[in-house]
Amino acid sequence: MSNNPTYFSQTLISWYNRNKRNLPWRATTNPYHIWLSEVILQQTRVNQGLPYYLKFTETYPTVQDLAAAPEDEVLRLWQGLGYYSRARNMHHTAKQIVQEYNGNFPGNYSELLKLKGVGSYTAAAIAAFAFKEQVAVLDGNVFRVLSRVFGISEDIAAPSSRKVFQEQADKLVPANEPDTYNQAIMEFGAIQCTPVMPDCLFCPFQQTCFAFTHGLVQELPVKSKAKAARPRYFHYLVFEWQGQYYMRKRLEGDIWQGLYDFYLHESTAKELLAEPLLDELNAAGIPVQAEHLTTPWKEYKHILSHQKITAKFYLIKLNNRLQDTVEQETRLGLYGSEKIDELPKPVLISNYLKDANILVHL
DNA sequence: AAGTCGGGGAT
DNA sequence: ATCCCAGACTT
Repeated sequence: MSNNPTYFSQTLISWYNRNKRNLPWRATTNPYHIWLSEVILQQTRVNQGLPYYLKFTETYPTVQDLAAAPEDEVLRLWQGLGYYSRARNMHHTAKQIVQEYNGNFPGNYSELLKLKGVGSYTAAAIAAFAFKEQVAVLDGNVFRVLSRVFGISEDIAAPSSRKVFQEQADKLVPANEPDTYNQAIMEFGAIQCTPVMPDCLFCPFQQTCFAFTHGLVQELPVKSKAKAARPRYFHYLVFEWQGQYYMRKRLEGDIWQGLYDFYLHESTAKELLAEPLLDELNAAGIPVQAEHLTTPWKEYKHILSHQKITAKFYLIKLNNRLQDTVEQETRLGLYGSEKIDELPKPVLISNYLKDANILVHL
C-alpha cells in the first residue's frame, strides 16, 4: 500500500461513492448549470450557495434567459451572497456567450479561462464536470488534502506555492473519470479532511497520510494569517419624503458596487463631526439641521472579512422634495417601499430597512 | 506578491 | 474572537 496516483484516486473515488452528498449540480452535464454552480460556490459553502443555485436555475433556465435579464435583477437575486463582482462578471459573460459564442460554452480549459469571472479553478471545474477533460481543480479543499496526505508544507496562502500543489494535483487525475475524481477530492476535504477536527479515525488514508503518520495533522496545511480588518465608520442619512426614501446606486471603487444604499457620510473616527457634514449637505443643496444628526436611529456592526463597519442611520423627514438638480448631482432617487424591495441592497441596508419597518419581509 | 472584494457558519 | 469557505481580479 502506498500513495501512488492510482491508489490515491481509486481510494478517494471509492470513499466518494460511499459518502457523497446528493447535490443538484452533480446531476447534470449542462455546462451553463455547472458554470452557475461554480461561480456561486466560489468562496461560498455548499449550504449557503444551494438556495441561490436553485433560484438562478429556476429564474434563468438557459444562458439566454440570464443574458436578457437587467443587471439590477441579477444582483437582486444574488443579494446576500457577497462578492458581487461574481454576479456582475457572470452577467457579462452570459451576454458574451450568447452574442459571441452562439449560446455555447467553450469546450476546454484554456478557452474557458478566457471568460470574465472564470479563473483557474472554475475553468478546470467546468472542463472536468461538463466535458470530462483531464484537468485538476485546485480549491481550498484540495490544497488542504494534498498538503496533509502528501506532506506539502508550502504556505497555501502564497501565490508562489500554487505551482507545487498544481504539479501534485495534476499527477493524480485519472484519465477515465476526471469528473468523479475532482468531485471526490473536494467532497473529501469538505466533510472528512476538514480544517479543524478532521475525521482521521475513519480515514481511508490513515496508513499513508503524511500528516497523520507524522503527527502533523494540526500543523498542515501551513497558512499565513490575513491582515486585520480595517475599521470604517458609516453615517447613513435616510431622507424620507411622503413615505418614499432617497437611495442611490453604489459606484465602482469600493465595496457593494452596483448595490443601492442611502446618502453616506464616512468618518475616520468613531464620532460624527456634524459641522463638516452640514457644510457638505448645504453645499449640495440638501436642507438638514444640526438637530437631525444628534441621535441616530440605530447603530449596527457589520463584519466583512477585510472591513469592520460601524454604521449609524439617521432618519430625516424632508418637508419638500429635493430639487431636480440636487437629485441629479447627488444621484439620489426617490423610491417607495415596493420599489425598494426590488432593488439589490447590501445585507446591512436590508437589515436596517427591516428593523425600521420600511421593508416588511414575510 | 499583495490588496481588494461579502457574508455566514462552525468552533 | 478566529478561521474558512468549489476564488478572481487589479495593482
